[in-house]
Amino acid sequence: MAWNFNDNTPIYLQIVNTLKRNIASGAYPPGSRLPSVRDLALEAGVNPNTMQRALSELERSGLVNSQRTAGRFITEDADALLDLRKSMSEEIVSEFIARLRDLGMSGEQILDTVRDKISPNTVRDENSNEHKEET
Amino acid sequence: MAWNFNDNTPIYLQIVNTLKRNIASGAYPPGSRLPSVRDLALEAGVNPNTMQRALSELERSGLVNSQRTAGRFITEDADALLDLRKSMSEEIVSEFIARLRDLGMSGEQILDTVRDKISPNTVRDENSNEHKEET
DNA sequence: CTTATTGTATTAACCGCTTAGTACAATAAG
DNA sequence: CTTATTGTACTAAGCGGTTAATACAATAAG
Repeated sequence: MAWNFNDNTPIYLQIVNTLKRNIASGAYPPGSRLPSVRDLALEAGVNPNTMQRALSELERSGLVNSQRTAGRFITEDADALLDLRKSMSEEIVSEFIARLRDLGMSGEQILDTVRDKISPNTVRDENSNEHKEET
Repeated sequence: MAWNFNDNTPIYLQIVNTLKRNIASGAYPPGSRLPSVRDLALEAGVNPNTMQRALSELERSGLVNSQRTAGRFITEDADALLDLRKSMSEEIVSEFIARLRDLGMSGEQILDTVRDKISPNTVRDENSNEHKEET
């Protein structure tokens, strides 16, 4: 598990996003049990209260449900999971394009940049890029 | 000007990013004068101290320089501006791809999603997507 | 010279996030 | 039944971001 907290946003929100990501990607399968609040807090290196707060948020959105003393479980609602996955990627892509547009890039330029980052070997017919670099 | 502070990150950092974006895109041309700290604060709806803090950050990175009582000016260093533009788009694209990869998407899927968002009219040969939707 | 504008510094107060410590109710496990 | 585990709640303290109010030095403008 990553548990990176480089950002300047509140940790409990970063945790919420990390958990959502793991649920959306299937790293936490539907119906599976989450580690206990205390274990998760230990694993993430935060106070149990902070983890509890993040989990409460997830509870509100219906992605997990707690069973008193048995633990917390990922929802088995397939629709909810699909919606989650869809809305997350939607938001990511929209924000991405808006950010590059703000920098003055055209749609083509944006596409080219993504292509470059994904398959650096494919040389497009733009200039004469006969060289590829490894950083 | 936008001055959106939806985010949960510190306002002064959001201001730094907004200003950087405006400098990188040329909305604030090289050598041009910025509004005064007080005016900018008024425009952004924040306390002058908050704006001052953001501007100090920009100062540290050399993108603007203040002249005692004349005001603050965008740097005319063309190289620095190019570097800024390059590093910003680099970071945006890297973060974007990493985020979608975390969701389990392949390079092709990522490219398709971007294509869809940029030119929704172009129908790719994937299934039989004869319809296009407007939300 | 006088004045207004600009960048800058300082202090105090408020608020939300985080940590720390503790406690309780419910129940699965023994 | 007894015990350990789990979710949950609560209080207190510390810290950083934000606002507020004020003040000062330098200089362009009059």
